[in-house]
Amino acid sequence: MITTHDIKTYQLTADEERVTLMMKALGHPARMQIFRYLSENPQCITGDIVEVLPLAQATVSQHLKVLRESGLICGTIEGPATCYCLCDEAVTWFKEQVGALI
Amino acid sequence: MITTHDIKTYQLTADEERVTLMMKALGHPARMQIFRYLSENPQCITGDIVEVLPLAQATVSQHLKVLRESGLICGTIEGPATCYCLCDEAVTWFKEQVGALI
DNA sequence: CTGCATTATCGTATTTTTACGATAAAGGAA
DNA sequence: TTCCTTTATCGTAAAAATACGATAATGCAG
Repeated sequence: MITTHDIKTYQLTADEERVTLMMKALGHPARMQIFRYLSENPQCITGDIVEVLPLAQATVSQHLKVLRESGLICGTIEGPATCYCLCDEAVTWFKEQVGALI
Repeated sequence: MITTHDIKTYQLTADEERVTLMMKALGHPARMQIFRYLSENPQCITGDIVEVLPLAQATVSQHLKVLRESGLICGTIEGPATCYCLCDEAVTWFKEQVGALI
């Protein structure tokens, strides 16, 4: 039943939710570092990132998962290793969305 | 003592750290909603935002603090209330930084 | 002054995130 | 096959974030 007291919640659109998720993914120093490293070293392996961060392998793997789930990066299995790279379309889309904020 | 095994950590610059903090601030649905509300309703009061979100006043106040500390919004005391608005310079700077990613 | 309205902060419970060691899974080399 | 390398996942401990009610603190009206 609809009353005059219904709360007009400021809902986010699906796009805004996706942007929020990407923001959250990049809103952690370690993940921002990974993102930047990938932007400077395309096509690198998990081990490369582990070497460069002061974190355990399991932790880096977890951060990579968050970035993967946000869509900003993607990893393809390359033999026994996993090759990670930025997802260019997603990054471009993200930048467009942020540019359109306001 | 310095050895050849020193870890070359991928440090973030001060700017990148600030961007990361802003990303974190916007990486929560409630805060993204507040941000969007402020972009559509400049110069509004805490109570206005509380009315629009399905959250308690204390919680909204806490989210406003996070946004304030990120620099994206600023609040000025207006009588017994606080008037919030987006910090245009910070938002512009943030968008530039994101646009320059990669 | 007293009361009302507005908002920040405090204290706290719950949930989520973060980080790590240990383990599993999977590919390649010998 | 047996090793070695590489990485994801599991289990878990510690830290941080989230949400709320209760309580200040502040300004204004009467």
